[in-house]
Amino acid sequence: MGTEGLNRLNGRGLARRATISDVAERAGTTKGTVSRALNGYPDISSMTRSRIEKVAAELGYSPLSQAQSIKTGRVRSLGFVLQTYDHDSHRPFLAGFLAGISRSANAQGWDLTLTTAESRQATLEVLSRLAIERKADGFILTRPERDDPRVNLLLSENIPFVLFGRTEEPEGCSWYDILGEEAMKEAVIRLHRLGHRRIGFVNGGERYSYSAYRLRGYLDGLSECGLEFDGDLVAGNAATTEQGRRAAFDLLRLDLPPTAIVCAVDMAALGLYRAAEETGLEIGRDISVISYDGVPEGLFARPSLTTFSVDRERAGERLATQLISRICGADAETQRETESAVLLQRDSDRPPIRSSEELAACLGKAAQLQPSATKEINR
Amino acid sequence: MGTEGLNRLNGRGLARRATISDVAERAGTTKGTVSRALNGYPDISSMTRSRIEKVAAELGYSPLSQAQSIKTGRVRSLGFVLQTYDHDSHRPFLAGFLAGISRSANAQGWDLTLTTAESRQATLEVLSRLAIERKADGFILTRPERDDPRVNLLLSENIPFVLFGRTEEPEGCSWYDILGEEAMKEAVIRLHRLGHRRIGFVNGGERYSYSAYRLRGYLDGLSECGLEFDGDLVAGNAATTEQGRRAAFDLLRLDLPPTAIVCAVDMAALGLYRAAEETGLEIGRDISVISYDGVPEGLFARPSLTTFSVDRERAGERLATQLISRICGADAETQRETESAVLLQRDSDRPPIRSSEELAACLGKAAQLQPSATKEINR
DNA sequence: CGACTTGCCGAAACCGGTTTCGTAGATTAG
DNA sequence: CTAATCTACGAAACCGGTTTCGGCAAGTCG
Repeated sequence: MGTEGLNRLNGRGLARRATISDVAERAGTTKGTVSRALNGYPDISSMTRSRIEKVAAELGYSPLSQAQSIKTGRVRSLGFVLQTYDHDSHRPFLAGFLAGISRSANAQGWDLTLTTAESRQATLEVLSRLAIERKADGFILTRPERDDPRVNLLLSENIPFVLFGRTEEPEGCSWYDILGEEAMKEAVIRLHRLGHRRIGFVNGGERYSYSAYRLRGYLDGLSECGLEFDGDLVAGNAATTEQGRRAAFDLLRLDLPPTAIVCAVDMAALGLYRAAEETGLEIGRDISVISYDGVPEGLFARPSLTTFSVDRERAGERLATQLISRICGADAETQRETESAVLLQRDSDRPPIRSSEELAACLGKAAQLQPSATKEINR
Repeated sequence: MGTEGLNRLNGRGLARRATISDVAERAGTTKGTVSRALNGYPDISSMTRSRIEKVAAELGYSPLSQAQSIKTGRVRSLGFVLQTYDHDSHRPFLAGFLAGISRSANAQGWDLTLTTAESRQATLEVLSRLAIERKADGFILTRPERDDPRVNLLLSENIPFVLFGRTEEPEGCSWYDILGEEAMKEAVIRLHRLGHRRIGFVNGGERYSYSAYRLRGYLDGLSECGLEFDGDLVAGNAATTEQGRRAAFDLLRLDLPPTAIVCAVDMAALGLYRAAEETGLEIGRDISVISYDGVPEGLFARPSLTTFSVDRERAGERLATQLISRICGADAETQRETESAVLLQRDSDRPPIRSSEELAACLGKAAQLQPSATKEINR
């Protein structure tokens, strides 16, 4: 029946899609042939193929991915699970990251499906549910943990995934990552060059694999500068402002406190700002800080936070591209990339005005060096 | 053929889903009957229905939404378009918002599909593309504009949508919104109570409908306090830090500058912090600020920013629920909700230490009251 | 020149659902 | 007790695609 196919209206008022049958009819052939022609099967003559392609273009035909999926099992959709139980430092990083994923996916005709999980266990369930219900063909996982259960699950189920971050056990894993170790090392060198000799380190969440890399970078920096390692100068597991605040107190309480601190995570560095406020120290003068992440909050803190910034949008873009490749059959090993963080030189790192001893004396006079009991951080 | 159906493995290594045929077979009936039973058709005996439900539960059967969609035209998926061309103030608000949408949608068995658009035009194209390709059954739109082209498009195509924000032309529109006007009014009253008599207003993006509401709230606040309206005290169209900074300079340059400013948007308020820094004013002493949004940056600025906070996660949750209702047939008029913002009392609003005249004198001695040429804001 | 490939495509089955249609058997009306 | 009406379900078509299978026509080979 010679209907136009193009822009006809259906009951909903929506322009009707052209279907594969419309194309077949107009091209004077059958659905099967159209499908094979458009999907690059070899047993279609080039003449027929180009005729079908022309008609398809005229009609603005593009296959309905859900119709395809019921036979092929693929939806052309990437999955991302928002882990709402995760600590805050997740948040600022999300918007740009998702934008990057989505943009890159869209450009290749793919989509992004977002879901939430409220607990570690729920994350695993959601991942398999999405895969079984065919809502996503593969997943982007952020911040891998040491021996990450998500990775184990997806590997064992043979579901494609890519990581924002590296793993110790690289078998079957693809990733995009920023070289945090390199940044931490540079931070130490930079502070040393400014004149600091006692440089502390506040590491991020210890369950995450990134913290191993960043610690290693800090150590490398020390040895590069000929500074001796002092375990007292290292605090760990600080991924939130409050944890950073407590870690800072731990370091300031030392007999020989650091005159500069490298932070693995911006939110923790901002906790250090709190601690400084409470003990009367001025960041950038009494104590210097260089951190990592590039969260927007650091831009409005005073003094503004010197930090290594990661371009999350780009990360999202790269990861989406990698994941699509993997879903289409690329080997895990071929999809691995790392890049460097970019230093945002701001105002929290300056030459020391006091030695560690003098700083200790200063702090001695100051109020008690215990963080006030879990203080509500609302200002 | 008496296969278990449950947890069998397919080639991919993935636990095979139970299909409707599995259920039918095990229940000793046909696909059609199972479908009708599970979808609540009236012509199924309660005995048969409960038997089928039991079998379905045993097998963990849930219908494949893409298979359903090819006949029903519905995917059980909500659409959201990330407008990457939008100004910054979009960003901080996104993460929680998406989490809210997604959580609420998931809880009801729906999903969230995310896409990006790089321009106004692209947004419109993406909306119709997603609808035509059946990637989404409806959309959540943020920050409606006066005479919003997205709204016009979706209305004319008869595609369900809900707004985060209200419109002047409510016909066919559903929304969830925070009463910005109420917050602005309260802000004025609060500043008046602190002793301020010249209270300025920096409005947000003028193309957005929210700015009309917020201006109205400011005016209401003035008249409630018996303060006279002075057009000089109102600056507008400031949605970013840089725009806020310029707006602040405009107000500070007045012969009788405000001793307090109400900002419609946090990011603009943070621009005011810049301006204060540049002119040597101290926020919270020389000039007070109350703002609106509750972005995390305000928490780390010094003094911390007093602001009306909107719970974006809740907004997302409500909007998802509303949209699902609309898709399922609810009238637009039945899906409208508004709530109040919550004041975060922090440190940027205090009693004035100087009159407007004294402040002007102060500022006169200060540096030039022109914002330095578009300054790169990186610290 | 007949048998065997090969290239190309139509026909039809299939994927996992929904929906229409028709009818056997039970129920009610006459 | 028969006729008309319901009730509840099976059978089959359908949705928009993909994929298998088989066969026709042209080309190759002995």
